[in-house]
Amino acid sequence: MSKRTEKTIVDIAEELQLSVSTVSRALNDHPNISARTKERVKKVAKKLGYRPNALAAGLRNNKSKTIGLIVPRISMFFPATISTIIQNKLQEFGYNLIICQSNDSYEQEVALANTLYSARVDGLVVSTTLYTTDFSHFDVFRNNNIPLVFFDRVPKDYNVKVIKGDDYRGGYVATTHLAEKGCKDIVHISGPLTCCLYSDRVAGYKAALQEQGLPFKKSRIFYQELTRENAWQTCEKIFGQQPYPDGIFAANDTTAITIIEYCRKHGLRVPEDVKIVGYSNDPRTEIVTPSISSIDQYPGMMGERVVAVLMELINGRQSAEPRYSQEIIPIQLIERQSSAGKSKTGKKKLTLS
Amino acid sequence: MSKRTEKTIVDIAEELQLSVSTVSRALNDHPNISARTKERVKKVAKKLGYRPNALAAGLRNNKSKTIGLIVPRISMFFPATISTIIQNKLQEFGYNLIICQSNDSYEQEVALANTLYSARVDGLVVSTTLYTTDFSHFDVFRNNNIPLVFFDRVPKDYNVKVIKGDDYRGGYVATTHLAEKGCKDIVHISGPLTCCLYSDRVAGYKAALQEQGLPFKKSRIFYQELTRENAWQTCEKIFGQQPYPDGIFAANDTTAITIIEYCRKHGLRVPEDVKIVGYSNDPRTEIVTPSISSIDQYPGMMGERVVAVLMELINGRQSAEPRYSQEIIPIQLIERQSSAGKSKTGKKKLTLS
DNA sequence: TAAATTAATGCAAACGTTTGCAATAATCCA
DNA sequence: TGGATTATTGCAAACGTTTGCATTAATTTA
Repeated sequence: MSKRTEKTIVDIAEELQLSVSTVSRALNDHPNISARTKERVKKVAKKLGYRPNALAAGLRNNKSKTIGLIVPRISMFFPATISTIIQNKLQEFGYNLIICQSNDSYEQEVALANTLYSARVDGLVVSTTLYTTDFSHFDVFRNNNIPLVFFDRVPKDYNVKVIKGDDYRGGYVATTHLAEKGCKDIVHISGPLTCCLYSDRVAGYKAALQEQGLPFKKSRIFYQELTRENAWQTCEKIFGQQPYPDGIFAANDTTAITIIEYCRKHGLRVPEDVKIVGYSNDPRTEIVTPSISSIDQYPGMMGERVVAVLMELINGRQSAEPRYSQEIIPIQLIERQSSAGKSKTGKKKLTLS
Repeated sequence: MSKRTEKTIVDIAEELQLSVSTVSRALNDHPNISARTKERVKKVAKKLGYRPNALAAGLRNNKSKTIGLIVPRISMFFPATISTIIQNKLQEFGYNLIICQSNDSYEQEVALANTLYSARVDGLVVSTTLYTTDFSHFDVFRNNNIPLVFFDRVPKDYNVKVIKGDDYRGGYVATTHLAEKGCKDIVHISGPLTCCLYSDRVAGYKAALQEQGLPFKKSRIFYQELTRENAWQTCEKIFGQQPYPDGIFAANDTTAITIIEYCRKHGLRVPEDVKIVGYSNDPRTEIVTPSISSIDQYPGMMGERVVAVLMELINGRQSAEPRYSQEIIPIQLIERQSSAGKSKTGKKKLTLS
């Protein structure tokens, strides 16, 4: 029965008594082909329901018109937002995007890098695992001059194009803000230090403390994977013994939200007893009560820069370009109730008009 | 300089003085190849840094080991969760996933279907646009026996594999719940009726009203794209004139959350003055105050069924299988504060242990 | 009108695999 | 020990495109 249903350019060629090369060129609007021929070819192509085979073209051209993306997980606000932007932007350039999630597993990340290479993606965009410290699985891309861009969670000491947030500044601004609101004992809940993101924020936190004349105590930083469960446990640790901190800078919003819930449950008033600042400006920070101050990372800008750099790399003179460069996207503190001064109720920015 | 850096199986063959066929078979663990040869081949492959070219293999085999996914947007909770599950599950089966978002634009959906076909995906999974009523852009897949599975937002009158939530029941359960809690005047904020999802929920809503002996009024249903902005406007309409409803069934959680915000701003007490039920059990419903009752759609189950059906289609005797079948995933009402009875405070389900 | 130029089309190889079939090498059995 | 069986390996075509170069057709020029 239906053995060979797929139409190819040779079917078109036969039908029109043309050579396949002419058909191919006609479909690609090659200047050497007469207008009449192009028209005839396209008409028959439509009639036969011809669909180009991207695999064949990709094999021949050595390019797949496909970009790979590896992120920890697409269900988290920040990577999800960026993925969306990257996807939509790439579409404009005629590129497909293969979105993959490493689930924060190093092994999966390695496996994904390999399959994406095998798929001969024309470029790779990565935000690494929390635990990736060896980046050699990306060597294939570097060595074969396949555009490689890292964002947000970027490598240390690995020469590639990097687009990251200003995490040092983020940590600094958040901490300074808490201090200015009167906090004297500021706890920081950080992610694992293997991830440069967090070490930068910690550095900003320390710098701010010093500048504010507040003592830095090692015991006032907690390092953990920033999940809901861990946040809750850490709260139990923090509020398990006196003295309680009067400010908490959480390195992500899930943690900040969980702190709010913990405080509510245990009768701690936010911001009166303890002030809180989160990170990423996840929309959830706005709907929780009290709403949470957070550091906005301009995901839109970051996503657009990622695509821009990638396209430059793909189209540009790749040998000329420096293989390494670092671009820093600014951050901005969004003040909400959770860190409002004791006197005022704090201004609530409503996104609705 | 670095002209031809990519190693192929012919490089391996040359190095070992073997034929390419032997090398190919060795790499694929073909039984006819001696253990010794396999070992030698694999060793040299590793040494040379050989990476299989999936494009070439795909072209030859007429299969790409890649699945396409089209969803409205991956930044929404429900599609995001399902995408994650599908991705991770497919990975186990050795399939790649190309995630694409239509941004709820029919034109984009059509374009995506075409490119994914060109990419020769081995299967396509779709949750359609709100406005897709013509499904002919998927004909190529049907006609060429490429597994095609729809979920959540599924077509009407288009013979394919369908996995959907029990939206009729969802509408019914939500409405009945509100009625049982004492609501006499229940407004329903629905999505556009072009999407079967919403028409089913509306049907459930009507059925419940009737069963509860409550009158159905056309003016008590609002049809709109379920965005934050629209929700706010609709609130202004609803509470712009008396009588106020005492219950609102919102067809998604973004809407439900916005209603809460509106009520808070305007001094309406939830659940005392008006009770609210949302849809999808978005995690945000849990962190907002008051927390929002919602209909859980078991995204995990749905995602797993999607992949299961897809794999059956890919591996199974596809001619035997009926091309059409519909599977319905159950729903469950999660009761929270927003619909608690006047006397009780309502039980709050905390996910934390 | 013939030679020269330009426009349009065709030939055939190449991209890197896989696989049916043929061929060879190794092993077995009587 | 020789024929038969089995275990390995190789040949060559095929998958559907694209493209450099050669060829033919159409047009221009002298």
